[in-house]
Amino acid sequence: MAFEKEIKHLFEKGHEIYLRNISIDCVIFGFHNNELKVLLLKAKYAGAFALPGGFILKNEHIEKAAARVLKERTSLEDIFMHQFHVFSEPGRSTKKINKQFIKNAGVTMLGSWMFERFVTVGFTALVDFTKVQPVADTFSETCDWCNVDNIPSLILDHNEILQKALTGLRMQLNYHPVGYNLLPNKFTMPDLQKLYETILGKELDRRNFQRKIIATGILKKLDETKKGVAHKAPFLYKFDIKNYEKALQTGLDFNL
Amino acid sequence: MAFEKEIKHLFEKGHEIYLRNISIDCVIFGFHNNELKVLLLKAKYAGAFALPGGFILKNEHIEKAAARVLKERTSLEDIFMHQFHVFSEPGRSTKKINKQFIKNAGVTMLGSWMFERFVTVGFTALVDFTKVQPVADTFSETCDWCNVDNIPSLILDHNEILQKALTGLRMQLNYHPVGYNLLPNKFTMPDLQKLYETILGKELDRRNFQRKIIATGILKKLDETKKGVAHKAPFLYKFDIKNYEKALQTGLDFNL
DNA sequence: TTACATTGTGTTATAATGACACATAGTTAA
DNA sequence: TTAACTATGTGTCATTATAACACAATGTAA
Repeated sequence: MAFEKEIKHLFEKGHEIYLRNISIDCVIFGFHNNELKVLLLKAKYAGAFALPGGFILKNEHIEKAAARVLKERTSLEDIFMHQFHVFSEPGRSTKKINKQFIKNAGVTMLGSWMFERFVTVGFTALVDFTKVQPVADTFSETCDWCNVDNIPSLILDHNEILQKALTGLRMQLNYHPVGYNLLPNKFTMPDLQKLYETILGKELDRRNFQRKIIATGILKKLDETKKGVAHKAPFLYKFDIKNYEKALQTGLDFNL
Repeated sequence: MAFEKEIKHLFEKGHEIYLRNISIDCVIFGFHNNELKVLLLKAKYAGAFALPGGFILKNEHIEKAAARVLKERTSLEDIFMHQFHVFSEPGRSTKKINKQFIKNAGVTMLGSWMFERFVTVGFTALVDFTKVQPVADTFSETCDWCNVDNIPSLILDHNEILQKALTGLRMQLNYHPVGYNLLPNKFTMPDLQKLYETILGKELDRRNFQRKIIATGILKKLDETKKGVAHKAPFLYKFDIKNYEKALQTGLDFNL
């Protein structure tokens, strides 16, 4: 379906299949080159960037809707996702809408459900960067990773949503399987440390970090070192999933 | 307005003033006689208990809606509230509805917005038990405190909501002003310890507890002891609000 | 005035933490 | 080939935090 036709359909018929007044937005985190990244869409015409989002089907669990959005952008399934906040500022979804953008698409129905107020539920997803080929949706030109230290101005209140997701990520570091989801299956101790340093925004002592994280018992050291690296080759590790999940239930007693 | 008339109006005209498909439910915690309690309504006719809840006005912030519900039941304002989870199981709000209950009220409009699916946002409130005189709403016979260890069967998924609020309360103990909101202005060290023991569900060493909480600097010891108690009179304390709020920002480094 | 329960304030052995040193392995440049 | 360089692997030690515990002080009730 062409972009214009699809957006017209959404505005005119969307309320027949989606819940009213509710949307979801996804902050999808990845980690690459020692940098924390999020997936951003570049909206057509509007020219601005946005978080991937969507609506909830009339008979769909909200977590399922979030998983659907994630799958559409990344092709990933069965990924750990977590709702972190509801954003409900009256006017958050109406006051900043680019009317010209809508007009361009040939939407004439100004009484559309899409012009009503939306309360949005923010979700975070933690994904393995190396497994993702971002895919844009019909309404967007591109879908790409963006360094969290270099986020452009986003539509609506998406900057605020992203900010809240980031602080939430830090706070929940000991209660969510952050490392397990953001790193590849096999990784090195420096990789893991860089991830923690990036999320926490501070440097950690290499030796103390190793001692503490080993003590949690969530890692399995492999008889294998990383290949093709400069200098001394670091050992590879895997997560011990059983121990990891058990540890997360009470919280990773892990002060850094 | 009579109960029947009011409920008829809500079913037939509610969608003109409220957002569709969204509601809020409030888990209002209090602490009394060394027991953690929540406010429960007893619904008319239905005979079952329920959490206080409500809908969101078309131009109302969701946090404001929660504050409004809290004020209607407790007359309290400016109370610390916190959204903790969105419950969206399809069918959570429709499958368990007592049709007879609706019929009794004279509602004939079966296409009402009230029969649509609702996604609900759970809020917790922490209030000073001694300052509250619970007030029932038009749809309820009573509104009373109920010990969290003795919760009856609740309507819809309210048992699940309450459970999630409780675990959330435990997890966030070091990040929310739990003590400050649940205790009276002046309190004793044993009072505070009992509160922590109740929420955490385990006993704590009296002397270690005191040492640690004093070390956080969030308390001000008064030159005053509790009157009219058996045995040795314990000192009274107040919270040092400035230090408390500062400490909460980074988390109360307070392992028990 | 004595027994009792509860609070106030220690002490001590053990464990966790932060700061730091040196050996090891692999790359790079002479 | 070898020396310089850089990042990793592992260990030490002084300091601090923690859990477990003892005893004196205070007010009630018999």
